[in-house]
Amino acid sequence: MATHNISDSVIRRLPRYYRFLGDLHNAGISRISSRELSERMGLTASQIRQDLNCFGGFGQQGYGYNIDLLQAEIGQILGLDRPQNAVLLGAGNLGRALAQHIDFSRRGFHLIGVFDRKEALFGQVIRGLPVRDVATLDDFCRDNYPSVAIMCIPKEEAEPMVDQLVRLGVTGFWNFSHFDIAMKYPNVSVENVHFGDSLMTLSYRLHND
Amino acid sequence: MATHNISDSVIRRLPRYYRFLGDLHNAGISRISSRELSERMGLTASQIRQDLNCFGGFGQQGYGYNIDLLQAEIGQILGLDRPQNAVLLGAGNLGRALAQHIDFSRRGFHLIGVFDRKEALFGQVIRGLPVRDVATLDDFCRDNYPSVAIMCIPKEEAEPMVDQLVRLGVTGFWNFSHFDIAMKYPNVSVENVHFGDSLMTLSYRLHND
DNA sequence: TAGATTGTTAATCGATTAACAATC
DNA sequence: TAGATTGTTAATCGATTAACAATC
Repeated sequence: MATHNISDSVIRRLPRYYRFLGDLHNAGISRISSRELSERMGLTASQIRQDLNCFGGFGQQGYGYNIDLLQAEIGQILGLDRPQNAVLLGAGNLGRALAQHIDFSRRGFHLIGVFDRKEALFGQVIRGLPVRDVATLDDFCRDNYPSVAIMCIPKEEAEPMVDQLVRLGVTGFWNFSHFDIAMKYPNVSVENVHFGDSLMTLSYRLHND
Repeated sequence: MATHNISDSVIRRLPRYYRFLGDLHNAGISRISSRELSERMGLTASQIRQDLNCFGGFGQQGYGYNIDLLQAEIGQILGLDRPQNAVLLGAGNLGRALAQHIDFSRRGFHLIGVFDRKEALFGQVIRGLPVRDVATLDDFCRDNYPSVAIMCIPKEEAEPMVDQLVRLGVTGFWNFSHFDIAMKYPNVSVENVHFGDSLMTLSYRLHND
């Protein structure tokens, strides 16, 4: 599937295009020009055309873009049509909230297992999945081969856990812990979500904008 | 406080410097060169020196940087020493998890109120704060003038809520909703956290890296 | 002093914007 | 066909990296 080298900036804009196109679809609109889309999204029309043309010519001169077709294309580019199995490590406040709050299937994932090390949580059901003893992770992975792990455990516990998961074939991490996975495993895909960092950048802007 | 125009790329790296310096401090290390820090963080030494020199010369030739002093400087640059009052809108799974999970005081904020519109939640206590009826938001803000709002409510409910908060003097939003605040209010500070977008970029990379 | 490492200027690289010929 | 709008090349802008003189 790998189109040549698409820059991270472009990739990070794709989900936003996908969302806006979904909204336009819901509003009953069927076609749009790069200029109009740019006004709605606060980008330049040029950038939109450049971005899309990294992947192919989805528009038509004199007409613009067909919204449904373009959204479907972007969905495919993002791989939303080929969902990957994911396990959640850590069923604390954050892990539970993510499991309950995120529509994984619409984002290209299938959540198949939830693990924690606290005995008190074992068997508790979250979004239809029982919390399992992390001691049973090996067996579970050998039977179900998840390719992705969602890390909602403290930094100190993360490193051995990541080692184990990589050994078990996990190639992607959605990382909410502060352990720097990408630094240790440059070949796995890592998407970090660091709430603290995000809040601090807001703090900076509040004081300086 | 406003130093000239610092690029967003630089600002987004500051919290990570702050974290790494904290770790080094905890490891009992007291000084570091840009080269060694660059190796630990996976950056170039040049970039680190450029970044820091946006704000001042914190190092010493032939010696490097004093870790504690540098961390304190970055903390001040981020405004962590001048905490802002924040209210949380939406006490669902996500809102509750954030209230319980985030150490606001160490990130430059003070959480002073939690609001929801569901009667069943009123009075429930989260991290020492009672969930309040969103109908009482006006009065609460007039008495406590929060400057920041954390938006954990659905997109459809967000727009009127944001209007109200801006009217009440809120100038910063930590936005977990899909309503595009920055588009409507270009003059407020907005930090978006879009889990869905984040997950989809991970999906892309899993299929293409 | 000699060695190390910064602060800073200059060079490079990449991303965004502008322009326009191709074409629906 | 004429008008609109794309796809794409060229120009600009900004961010990263390299180099080195200043200096601790």
